[in-house]
Amino acid sequence: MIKINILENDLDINNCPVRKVLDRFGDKWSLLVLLILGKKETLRFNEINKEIGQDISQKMLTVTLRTLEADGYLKRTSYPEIPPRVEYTITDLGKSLFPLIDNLEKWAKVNMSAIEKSREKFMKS
Amino acid sequence: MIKINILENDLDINNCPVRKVLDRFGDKWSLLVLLILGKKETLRFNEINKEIGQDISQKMLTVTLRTLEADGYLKRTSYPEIPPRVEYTITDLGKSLFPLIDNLEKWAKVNMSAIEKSREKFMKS
DNA sequence: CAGTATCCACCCTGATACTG
DNA sequence: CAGTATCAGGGTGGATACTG
Repeated sequence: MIKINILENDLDINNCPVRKVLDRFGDKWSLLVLLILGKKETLRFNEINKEIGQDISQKMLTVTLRTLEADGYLKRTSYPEIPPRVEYTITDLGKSLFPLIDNLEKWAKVNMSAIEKSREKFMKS
Repeated sequence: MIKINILENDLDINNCPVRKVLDRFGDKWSLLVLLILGKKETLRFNEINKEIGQDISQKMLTVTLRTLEADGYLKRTSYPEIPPRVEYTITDLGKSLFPLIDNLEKWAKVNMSAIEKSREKFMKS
């Protein structure tokens, strides 16, 4: 149990709200899937797969979608047809993340070159 | 090489600015160390260690500090005394992250209960 | 089409011991 | 004090084969 003082509150790292969010988007694919669904609203499994490219395995796409669904960032709708059809739609909760992501992106674009220069300098020392 | 369309641009996931940021803070300790240094400005190695608690190993604290230093989020100053003294100070770049973290925290506090309810509901189904 | 199931490799992390 | 070196375990992610 980690106890620290952050921003004037005693926080347990396992209950830290920021960590709880980042734990879901620190993984390899969640953010990507969300952004893709943000653009298209609704997509089928294979459509998401193609949008990402062949670099994601079916397994990881399934795992990622299930996690995002569990948290309520997207909705999964299965149509009992043959062949099966499953649609994934972003929710309002999912959409509400986009301003945060935008901010991250803007910050990154402004500061990334400084960070990369810092890394290079650090390597050489 | 992953090619996707996000936000009207062709993005390679490895060059995605958001991922580049999150890759650094998706880890277990970086954010914590930054926030601690944000409060105190300057701290010694063992002071950071105590602030976090005994849950972080010396090794991981070292690794985390080195990474943050490499990116330019903090500055490391070593005083060649015996016993040695090393001070870590947050930089302006490091400080510039705090508004983003604040936003994440606010978002998390607003939405976390909904997310947790969603998770519980998902478990039962 | 939209998955599961299984196995495997790697990397992150921690524990421990040692050092300038 | 502030590390480094080494080893070990677990979990994430990937490859492949199979299925309702």
